[in-house]
This record gives sequence, structure tokens and C-alpha cells, in this order.
Amino acid sequence: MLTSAVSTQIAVHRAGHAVVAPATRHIARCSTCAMRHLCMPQGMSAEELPKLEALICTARAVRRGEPLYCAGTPFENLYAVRSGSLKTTMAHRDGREQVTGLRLAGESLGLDGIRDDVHACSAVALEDSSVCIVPYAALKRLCRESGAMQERLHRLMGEQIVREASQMMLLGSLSADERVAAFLLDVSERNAQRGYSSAEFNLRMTREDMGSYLGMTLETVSRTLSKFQKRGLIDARGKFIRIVDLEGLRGL
Amino acid sequence: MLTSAVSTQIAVHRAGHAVVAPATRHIARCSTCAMRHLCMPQGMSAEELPKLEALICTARAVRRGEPLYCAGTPFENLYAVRSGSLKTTMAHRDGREQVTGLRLAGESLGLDGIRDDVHACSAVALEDSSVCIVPYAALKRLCRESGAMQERLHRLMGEQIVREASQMMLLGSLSADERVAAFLLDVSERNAQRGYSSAEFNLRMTREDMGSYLGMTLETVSRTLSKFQKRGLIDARGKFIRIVDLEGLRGL
DNA sequence: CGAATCCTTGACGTGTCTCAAGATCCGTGG
DNA sequence: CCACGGATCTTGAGACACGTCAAGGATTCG
Repeated sequence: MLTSAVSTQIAVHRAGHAVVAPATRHIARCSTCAMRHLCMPQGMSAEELPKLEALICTARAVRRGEPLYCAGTPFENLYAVRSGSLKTTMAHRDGREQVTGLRLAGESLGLDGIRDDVHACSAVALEDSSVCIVPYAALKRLCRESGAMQERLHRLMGEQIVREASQMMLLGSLSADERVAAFLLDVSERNAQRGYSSAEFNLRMTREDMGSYLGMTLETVSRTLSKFQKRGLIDARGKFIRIVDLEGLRGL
Repeated sequence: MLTSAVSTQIAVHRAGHAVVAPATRHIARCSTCAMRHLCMPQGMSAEELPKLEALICTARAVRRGEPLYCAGTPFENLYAVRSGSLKTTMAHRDGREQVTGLRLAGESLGLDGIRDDVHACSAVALEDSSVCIVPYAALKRLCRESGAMQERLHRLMGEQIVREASQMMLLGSLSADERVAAFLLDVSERNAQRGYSSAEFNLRMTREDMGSYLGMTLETVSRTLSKFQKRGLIDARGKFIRIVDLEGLRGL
């Protein structure tokens, strides 16, 4: 359930209700889907609401390991993660892939295609997931009609710009210990913002994914997590991670 | 002079004319300023043009070493570099600063403030420079009236998102040699796109700035440049750099 | 339940950092 | 225009954090 916490990523109504719609229908209108708030700023007038729901709220299921979209393919939609989680990856000329992002339930996806109508990244589900589809062309039209809507989309892009700049800082100037600690704290905080536990969570990335995202090898990720465990900072059992000493992690 | 090359960063008209307006007036309307094209997509109707020019084209001079804006200060304007160059920097909690971007003449600046109306980065001039001021509130209004304008702004943000993702890749998986080579090629290409020489240019960053941007120490930057010089890949005399063997650099 | 994937840990190699000293560049003021 | 002084750059030697290679164990998922 959502708490009254308001995400900075995607603002959420202050009423508690189910985050995840019943997963029985894979392609479905998600009028009960919390993610429609991606496009529902507080300032929006009542008559605009139906237009919105008509536009954006189609859901799509993505199986673990399957791509939601691929780098190089035409960009048409933005997405909001309804349940599950995905990674975004980019490839070098030589084919090496690197993880460039992690998207948890409630976060948005697909902005990498806006530059030139072709996706710059691929998005792959880390577990069986569900996303809301937001047709970009229609969203753009809506943003010209509604200032609140425009504001929302701009902030979403701004958020990603700042988030990526922070990741550049992490990669450019932190040690392996500091990177792993910063990553765990980031995931923890993003969980908290969406009303989930900040103290424990299932990280569906592999050690290799984490290493790729954090600019280190999977072995170093593993060693670092083991070290944190020995020091009593975390309790990690495979993909399940519990943060024991938050301040200790912050202090790195 | 501009060639007919069209920048992907900021599309430029296909007519050649001076990139840099006469620098005699520091605060001036820059109706002759190429940077007004930031907000002048091809698809724009004739009657919208005056509105645009009324809005955006005020210039501001920034002395070498001076900030154009600082992290933590209110965000009100976007900027387009008219002449000169700037770096953007971000600070860690502990005060360490890292260079997160380099902006050459013709490129845009300030998107880091859109997320929450406060600048996330600082922007500091690398040499005496001049920028066009684009009030964000007015630009937003314009984007609701003009689809072409909206498109332009979105692509600008999309460009930055993709650019930063590429920099994350560089920082996360390239060796020191590869990073320096990629950086030189990037600057070279950006120069070419704006009609300047791709083979030689003045990089006004210090070795320390480059190191900070590329996630390495200034000593390693220096050693790497020396190595490239010995191999006949480049000709570097302090901040002036000439690319001798483009393919050789690409091959790293 | 079984096989493939994923994770952990060890030993060793190396790319990059750190510290240091001298050279060079460049802005400033005379 | 020149001289000065601080900032910047180069280069070397040694240290160390992290990568690489390898092997065995634990998950996980079909």
C-alpha cells in the first residue's frame, strides 16, 4: 500500500490505495493503477481527467529477461513501471553492454528516445513486471493544453538529468565501497519515497548488473557486500538485502 | 562562420552568418545572434518570430572563472552559449567538486534546474564568454502555443539525457586511454557540428578539470596526452590540441 | 528435482593513484 | 613591453585498490 509519502519522482495522491492493480489482465485499462498519477498533477481540472485516462492507461506485461524496448528501435511511448523492476542498458560500438539505470515500481521509463525518436537505451525486465504505456505524441498534445501537465513532464525529464549527473559523480570520484554504499542508500530512499520499506528490499539485479551499473566487476561487488556484512552494516542473502546500520553506510 | 552543417544539439539555419555577435555591448539584444535558433525551429510561423525575439535574446557576459549560476540558487533561465565555453560542476556532500559537463559555443545550459527550480549544478566560465538568456517561464508558455517550440525544448532535454548516459558509459567501462580518446573525439565532433575545425581546437579546461570530468587524476590525463603525442595521434601544446590521426584515436 | 545461472572467496597481476620535484605557461602589475 | 609569481603541466618512483583468473558452493527456475 502507498503511504502518504509523496514521491519526488512521480508525485502520488495522498490517499492510500493499492499500488499494483490486480494482475489478472495483462493488457488492461488501469484506472485503478497508481501510475496514472504520472499524468495527474494536483492542479489538473476535473474535465481533463477523462482525456488523460483515455490516453495513457494501457498496461503491458513484460517477462523477466524480456525487453520492453530496444536501443535503435523507434520511440513512440513513455512508460511507468506499475509493478516489478527493469534495468536500462546501452551498448558500446564494440557490443559491450553497460547498465545505465534501474527503474522500480512507480518510476518512469523511455525518455532516452525523445532526442531523435529512436531509443538510445534498451529496457529489460529484471523480474516479471507490468508497465503503463503513455503514447508520447498524445502526451505532447496534452502538455500544450495543460500547463500542469507540461510542468509534470518537464520535471520528469529534469529529474532524469539530475539523477544521471549524480551517477556520473558516483562513477567519477567514489571508491568501490562508497559506490556500493551510495547505491544501496539510493535504492533504500527510492523505496521509502514510494511507501515501501527503506530497510529491506529485494534487489533483482545480479551482481554483474550491479557491477556494470557501478563501474566495477561482479567480484568486487560481491566482496564489498561481504565486507559490509562482516562490519554489521547490512544483512545480505543473495538478492535480498536488509540495511542494518543506515548511518554507518552513510558515513562511508 | 557557420557552415551548412546542422548541429544535433541546437539545429542551425542553413544560411551562413556570424556565430558571434559583435562583443561590444555586453548586455544586448542579439537579433544577430545565431543562438536565437535555440528557439527558432524551422516549422515556426512568421508571426511567432517576434514573440520569440522579445523573449529570449538578452545576452550576458561571464568572465573567466566566474559562475554563470551556482548550485543551490533559484533556477529562472536557460542559457545558450554565444561565445566562449563553460564547465558545469556538482559537489558531493563533503564538498568535493566534480566536473559534470563542458559547454561550447552553440550549446545550451541550465536544464539541471528544471527538476525543482533550484540549480543542481554550477556553471563556470572557462574563458571570457557570452551567453543568451532564455527565461524559462516565458519559454514554457511559448512551448504551449507552438508545437515546434515544444519539440525543440524536448529534444534539447532528450539530448542531455542521452549525452549524460554516454558519459556514464565512458566512466563505467573505459580505460584511461579510451576515456581521453573518447573525450577528444567528442569535442572534435561537436566543433565540426558547429562549423569549426574538428582537427584542432583550444581546450580551455585544465588537466585537472579534464581529469575530474573523465574520472581520473590530472597526472594520468597528462601522461595519456603525452603518450598519444609520442604515438603520433595528436599534437598537444598546453591547451591547444591538434588531432593528427583521427582513425588511430578511434581505434583505441 | 536437476541443470544452468549466479554467487563467493582466494591468489596474483596491473592500471591508476599518490607523492614529489622541476619546468612551463600565463595573467598581473610595474 | 617586460618581469614577476602563482597556477598549471610534466615526469618519475613507489604503493595500492581493483581487475583477472580460477574453483567450488549456493540459488533459482523451468
